[in-house]
Amino acid sequence: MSRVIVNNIKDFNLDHIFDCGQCFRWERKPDGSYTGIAFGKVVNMKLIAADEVKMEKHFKDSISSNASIVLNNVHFERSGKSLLIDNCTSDDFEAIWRDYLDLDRDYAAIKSQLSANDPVMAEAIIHGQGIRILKQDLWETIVSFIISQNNNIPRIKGCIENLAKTFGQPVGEYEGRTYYSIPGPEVLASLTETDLGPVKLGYRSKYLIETGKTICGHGLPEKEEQLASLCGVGPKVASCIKLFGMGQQDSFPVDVWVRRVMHQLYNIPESDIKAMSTYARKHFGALGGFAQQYLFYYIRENSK
DNA sequence: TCGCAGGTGGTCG
DNA sequence: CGACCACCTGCG
Repeated sequence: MSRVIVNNIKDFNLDHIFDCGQCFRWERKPDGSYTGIAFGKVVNMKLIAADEVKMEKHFKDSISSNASIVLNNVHFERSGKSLLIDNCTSDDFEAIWRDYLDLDRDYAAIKSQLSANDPVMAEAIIHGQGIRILKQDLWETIVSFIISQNNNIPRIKGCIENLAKTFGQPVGEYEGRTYYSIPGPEVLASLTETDLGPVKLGYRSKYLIETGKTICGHGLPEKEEQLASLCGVGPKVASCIKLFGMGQQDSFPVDVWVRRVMHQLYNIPESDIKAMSTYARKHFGALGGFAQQYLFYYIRENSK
């Protein structure tokens, strides 16, 4: 089983990344690592201090063997950490995970820009300093966020796993568990609401079937209008799809949590979604999506 | 029992 | 247009 070690990792925290509401298929392990699936690959990720890599003998051994690869062979820095990706080849890392984890983006610069002249945002950023916006598969993002509407996170996760297990394909195993892909649009288009009953999507079943059919006919959405025309995709879900699945990092999804936090921190009336979008466009601009994630994580953290 | 959870589509005025 | 309101499901 191969493994990749990526050195000099900064502005990166697995809890922040996987618990800021952008993805639903990663599970936290007791050791603080996360196992999950994306783009048809199952991996486990663990972040460790750089000097731990040096000190742990078995890592030394595995690094010197062919089973493991050290990338970005930068000198170990005290400031940076190392990311261990287990069940991953160097080819997979370059083809999938580097981009997925947004590793080539300078988050320090984003944070300092957002913090300037905004002490409230600076405070929020301290709490979610290791957030990264994952670049997820578009189709999966569409399915996930249609399911997410008027729903809670544990149940969203359950629905997605049910859907994958019932109608997806087995794509890999890790520690004895089989992982399944999200069924494609052609699969959903072929199903009836009765077929989807066991998945427990409720009234969202119809949305997924309709969206599957639309995408089979017109292909994946490339523009705002195509996205908005999908069944079950309103303004909020569309913003999430743009941000997490289409690389539009200026997108600023306003959900109940963002409404709460924008009211608390910027004193905007809690019902005025339009005012919040306008505020975000004006003050966060191209960094709207990052700002949204820091605010979201902050308010969620505060209300626990 | 009932409200709520990362909203949306449909139906009014 | 903008303001309601029903809606699957599971949990406290």
